[in-house]
Amino acid sequence: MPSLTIARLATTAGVGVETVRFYQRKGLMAVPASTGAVRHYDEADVQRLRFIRAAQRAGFSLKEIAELLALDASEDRARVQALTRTRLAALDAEMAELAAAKAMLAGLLSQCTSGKAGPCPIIATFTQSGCH
Amino acid sequence: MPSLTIARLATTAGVGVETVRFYQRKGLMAVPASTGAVRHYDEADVQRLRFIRAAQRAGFSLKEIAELLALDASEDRARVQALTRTRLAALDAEMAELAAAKAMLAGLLSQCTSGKAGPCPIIATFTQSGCH
DNA sequence: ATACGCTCTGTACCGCGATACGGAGTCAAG
DNA sequence: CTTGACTCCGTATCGCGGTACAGAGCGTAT
Repeated sequence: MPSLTIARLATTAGVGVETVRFYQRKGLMAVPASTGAVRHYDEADVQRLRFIRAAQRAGFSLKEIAELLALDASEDRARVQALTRTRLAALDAEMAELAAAKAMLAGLLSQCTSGKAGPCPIIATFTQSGCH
Repeated sequence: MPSLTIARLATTAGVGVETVRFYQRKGLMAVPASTGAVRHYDEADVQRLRFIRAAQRAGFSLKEIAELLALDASEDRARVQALTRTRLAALDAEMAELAAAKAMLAGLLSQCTSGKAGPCPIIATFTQSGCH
């Protein structure tokens, strides 16, 4: 059985040792009740860390991830789906915001590049209220 | 001339009083050297606050916004354009991340919804490394 | 057996963007 | 001229996601 130290666990999962301990404090991972004074970790712990990173990439907060992990045990699919739908809606909103910001910046950049002297229109446009 | 108290300035610009003071401390706004003990603000201050909010919506950090505001005075268009291009690239990267996360979550949600009992595939998929 | 490196525990600190609060001063209406 | 609302100023606190570090313990290679 693969028994890892915390450092090997961390590097295997691509996080820092301090981050592992941080997640333990936050209740995202159990602290293994180990033989002696040094804890040992296994593949399940690596998986758990990978889960956390993947869920973070999907925009879940650590608090939400903690809930997802708890739900994993209770098999409450409805709740998992609800959280996922909420996150999807938030992603849509975030994408719309980014798209609007991008369109604005792109337009301004071309204006500013083509213009001559004087104050850059980017600044001026931000200052006028109807900028998005 | 419209002379506003800090509270009226804040509500006009849609921020909190404490936020105005916070921006002053951060150097984003000058503290007006006022007559007597109570400061007075005008339309230019409202514009400046609006600028800050607009630039924030475009994803600039307060530090970057401070630089943009400084550049507004110096009319360094090249630098403004550089900052804008950097921000545009960052926006593209963020949008790509969000799109990937959204695609993954949407796929998982349909799987999880259509499935029967047992552990939700959403959790399982996160746990397997190749999740996006 | 001892030196070295890793681990454990606790606490402090970081950056970001605010937000809260206490105590004193000021201003305008009643 | 008092009362109540607002202002000023400094400092503390918050939430988030970590990161750092000190001091003590353990474990293994030499």
